[in-house]
Amino acid sequence: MPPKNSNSGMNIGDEALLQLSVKDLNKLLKSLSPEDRTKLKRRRRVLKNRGYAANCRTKRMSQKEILQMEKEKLEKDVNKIAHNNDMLKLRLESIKERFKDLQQYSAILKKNGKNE
Amino acid sequence: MPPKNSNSGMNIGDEALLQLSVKDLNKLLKSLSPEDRTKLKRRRRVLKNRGYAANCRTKRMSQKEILQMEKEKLEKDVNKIAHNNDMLKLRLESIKERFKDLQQYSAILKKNGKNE
DNA sequence: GTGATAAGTTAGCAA
DNA sequence: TTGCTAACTTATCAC
Repeated sequence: MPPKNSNSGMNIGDEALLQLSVKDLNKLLKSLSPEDRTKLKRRRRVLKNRGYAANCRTKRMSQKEILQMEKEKLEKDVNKIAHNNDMLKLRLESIKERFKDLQQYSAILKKNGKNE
Repeated sequence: MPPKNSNSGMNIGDEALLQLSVKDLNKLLKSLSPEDRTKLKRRRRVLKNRGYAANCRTKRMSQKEILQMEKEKLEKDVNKIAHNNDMLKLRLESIKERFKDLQQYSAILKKNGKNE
């Protein structure tokens, strides 16, 4: 079993590799063989991509939730306004009724007034 | 370049492999070495999964579109009902006004009636 | 070269 | 076993 590689910077953990600043990364890369350099950069890119993908999923889910919430709010609004509408209709009918009665009443008053 | 494998059924196209009935698939599998058998089954599973994944994405997109359309419809409804509401309010105010006038008018009639 | 996203692969759940 | 979906990988695009 031959020594696989120099292992100077290849045994770094995912988390650490991910958090590494560009500056520190370059420092690390310089100490590696060209092959390991490529390998390490590739690994970092994959890790980054994993994060992006997770981010993308989260975003998709929250957007969907927002849509659902907006929809629910609108449904509530519709109900509220429709109810308001019904109330107005009732009041309108009621006052129409009273108006009609008052019309009849004043017609009688007017007629009586002529008999004087 | 040695002959890679018996190639009796391994050179089947993706589409064909995917469409194969279970019966025909089994028939085909029987003519293969255990190794190729496993390989072919695996390939079919992967192809199937590819389809499932596409299906899943399509479904997700259409669900989102449905949500958006429902939301738009609700927005239109809210506008329509709110407008209706405004109309009712105007009519209510108008009739209230007329009612008040009629009240005053009949009050005068009544008063005049007493002077007879 | 970094972040986002569509498409493909893998793992694992459920019927 | 089949279909679905979350997570991961890869390819590709925009900045």
